[in-house]
Amino acid sequence: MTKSTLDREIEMRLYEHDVRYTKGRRAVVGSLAKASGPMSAAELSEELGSDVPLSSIYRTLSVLEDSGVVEHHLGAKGLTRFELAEWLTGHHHHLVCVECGSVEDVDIPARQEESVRNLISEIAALASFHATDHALEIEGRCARCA
Amino acid sequence: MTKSTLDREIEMRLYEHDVRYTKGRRAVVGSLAKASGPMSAAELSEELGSDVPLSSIYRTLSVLEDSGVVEHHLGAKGLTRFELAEWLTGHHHHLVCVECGSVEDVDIPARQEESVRNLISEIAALASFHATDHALEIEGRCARCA
DNA sequence: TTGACAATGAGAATCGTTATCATGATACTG
DNA sequence: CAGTATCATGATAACGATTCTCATTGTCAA
Repeated sequence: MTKSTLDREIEMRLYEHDVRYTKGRRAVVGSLAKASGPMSAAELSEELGSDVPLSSIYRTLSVLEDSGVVEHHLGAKGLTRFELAEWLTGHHHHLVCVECGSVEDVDIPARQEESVRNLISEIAALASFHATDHALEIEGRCARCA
Repeated sequence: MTKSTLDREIEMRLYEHDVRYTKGRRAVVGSLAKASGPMSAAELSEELGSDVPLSSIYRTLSVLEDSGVVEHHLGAKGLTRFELAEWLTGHHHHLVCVECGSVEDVDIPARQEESVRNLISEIAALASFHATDHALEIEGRCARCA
């Protein structure tokens, strides 16, 4: 099985940060790459089974985040959900289901993203706030729970 | 000291929900009303001191939320932050400081809010998602931490 | 191989939050 | 206005997600 570009980019990034790309870390990255939205540590643990103990999952996620490979978001019920960083997957937003708590990535058209960006710089300027990023969470019911 | 409109609206709402508007609950509402952004239970506890024990703060917040008087958001470090519901304070968004973790409310011009709303209904339609609400969090550095 | 150091796994510790339960306050009822 | 049902409180225990600790294992470089 030939290594994906994604994998090679991550290898590179970790190498720069003097961090090894071990089996456990690859497993976690693999699960995150397959997912269609951010995953909690518990979800990762369920998927990885006994291959990677929970404590290692947490440590791995923290290491990967320090190296900029993953990012985290805070979801319902105090759960932290992780996903590959945007420089790997592209900028996107989230559809958060208030019913089942699932979170799905959603891309938004460049034109619209542009207008959000403009909006934000206007607001930030008004509040003398130095904006570096933004997150648009759309809450509602997903197709399943509709 | 004459009762504010806000207080009277809350009284009303709690009455409808068969919930008493006790001293402790008034204290919590008072702190939230003064704040310029959502507060965590710990922050409330610090402000209220020994007047309202932490466990009561949590219970109060939960009761107030059930009655629709407060809403909560999830912030950095797994902290839940509470603020008065939007029907009391108006719709607004948040400026989240990645440095100090503070969160400030920010209003956005009606025209812009309109465009965000439009954007969201477009996206939601595409994903067969039934959107009911949205949250735009602007991350960056606040004036203090700039 | 050996030494140095990164990474791991298992469990204990921590921290925010929630539940429990005995006690105190409030509001109906007669 | 005494009795009683119910709600609210405060102290503390319990809980669950996350982080820390530390002894052990794996990896790389000389």
